Amino acid sequence: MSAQPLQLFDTYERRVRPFESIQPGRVGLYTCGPTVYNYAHIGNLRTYLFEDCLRRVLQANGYDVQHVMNITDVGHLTSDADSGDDKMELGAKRMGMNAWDLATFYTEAFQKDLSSLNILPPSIWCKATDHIPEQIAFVADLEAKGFTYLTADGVYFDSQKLSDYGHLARLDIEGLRQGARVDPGARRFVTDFALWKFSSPEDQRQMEWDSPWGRGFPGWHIECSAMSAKYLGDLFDIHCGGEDHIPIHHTNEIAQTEASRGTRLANFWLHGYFLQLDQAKMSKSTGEFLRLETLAEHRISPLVYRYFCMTAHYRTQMAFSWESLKASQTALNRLYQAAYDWGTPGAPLPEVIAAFEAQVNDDLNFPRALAVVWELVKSKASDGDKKATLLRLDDWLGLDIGQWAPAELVVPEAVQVLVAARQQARTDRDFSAADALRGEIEALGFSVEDTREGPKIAALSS
RNA sequence: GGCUGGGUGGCAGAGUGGUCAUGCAGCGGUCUGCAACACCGUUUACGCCGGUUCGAUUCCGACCCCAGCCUCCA
Repeated sequence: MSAQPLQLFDTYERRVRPFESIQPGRVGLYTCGPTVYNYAHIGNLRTYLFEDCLRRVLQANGYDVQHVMNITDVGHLTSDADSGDDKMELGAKRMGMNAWDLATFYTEAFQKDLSSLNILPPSIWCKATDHIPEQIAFVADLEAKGFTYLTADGVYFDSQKLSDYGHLARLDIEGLRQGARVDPGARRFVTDFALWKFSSPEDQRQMEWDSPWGRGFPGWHIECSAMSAKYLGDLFDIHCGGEDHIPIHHTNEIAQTEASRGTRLANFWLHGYFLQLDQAKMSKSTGEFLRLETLAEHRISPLVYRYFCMTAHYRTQMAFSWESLKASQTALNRLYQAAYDWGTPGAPLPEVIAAFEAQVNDDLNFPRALAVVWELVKSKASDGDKKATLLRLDDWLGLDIGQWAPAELVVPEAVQVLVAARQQARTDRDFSAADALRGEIEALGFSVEDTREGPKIAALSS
């Protein structure tokens, strides 16, 4: 059925290879979710859009996708040196809320963003704070197997006990040692990391739990290993996240799971690359912090951003500019208008669908797939068949093409009178009067275009 | 500094050892009273220097530049 079998780039092996699920017909997919201490910016959202494209492609290939996304609502420190403040506690102070309410607030904001981008919700949402016992059990297992050591401030993972630690990122351990500029703190080795942190005696935490080692909270990485094992098993099909997770977060998840379960956690590791703003990644601490709401202030809809992201391959860094975003807005509007004008759907064109599918099955080449869409738009096929085909392709694109309609326009009586007067002037071939009337119409905020069906009125933008 | 990845036309962004990406913008044309829309056509490219090759943007090496990670980050 598929034009071309699905193949994906696996960061672990650093190559594109054919995708086969571990169990026939089923795919276990784990995507690293947000730390809910602030809003998501559009750079964050690019990664979730990539994961949604993956999800849709898997489903189109006939897989039943069990999709798990975590919500990190505790334990993510402001420094990976395992020091610094907990982001949640810090965010709570900033907002004047307690940490639990803060988590709920930003979780809901995040889910709203995903929904407005037509990102399919995961089968399972899981919060770190709902899985403390699972995380403690995981750490206890690592301890029993001799992969941990205890310090004054927590339980640490002994990364030197694993011979291939850092393989995912091709880490140069010696180079890291030399380049390390951070205070190693209580860690014995640069690449060791916290599994469980003790609460500081002088600082009362809002989020803390008892454990066999003392009162405290889980390290950041352990939640993903513990929760993915619970919902998807010790080895599942695909694990995704942003490119920044390759060297630390995912490297450490693999280390924990290898030590405890003897697997590499996921069969495929896929990573979304950054959106660049002014030659740097979009950051929460420097530069502009652009949200979907910011785009809305510029009258750019979330689906325009979705289209924009699909014009670049997920595995390349993409430059953001308002100019290129506007280009996507123009293109998408033309696509919507064309599909709308095509009228009633006819029969889908199998060769176009096959050509499209061949592209998306080739490591999610959505830019190339969009080229197929535009070839369809310009093709000689009948309008009805084009429409039916495009609606089918929207299963992958997620652009709500079938639901689009021109904006309902409320035209004031005064404008309608002027338009009618202008039509009369044109009929009388009094063009200077007609142009004057057009000026009056524009002064009231409307444009008028002459078409075969008569004058077409639209609201002037800005 | 180390490691990983990347440098394509005005912008964004695919791809390939020798023929087209695609979108937006620009230009020319058709249409229009004039416009706009739409449609048709179309210009400009592969960081730099060597090497391999009949031929390299595509393969190899050096260099320059950019990004990611080593400090929170999708």
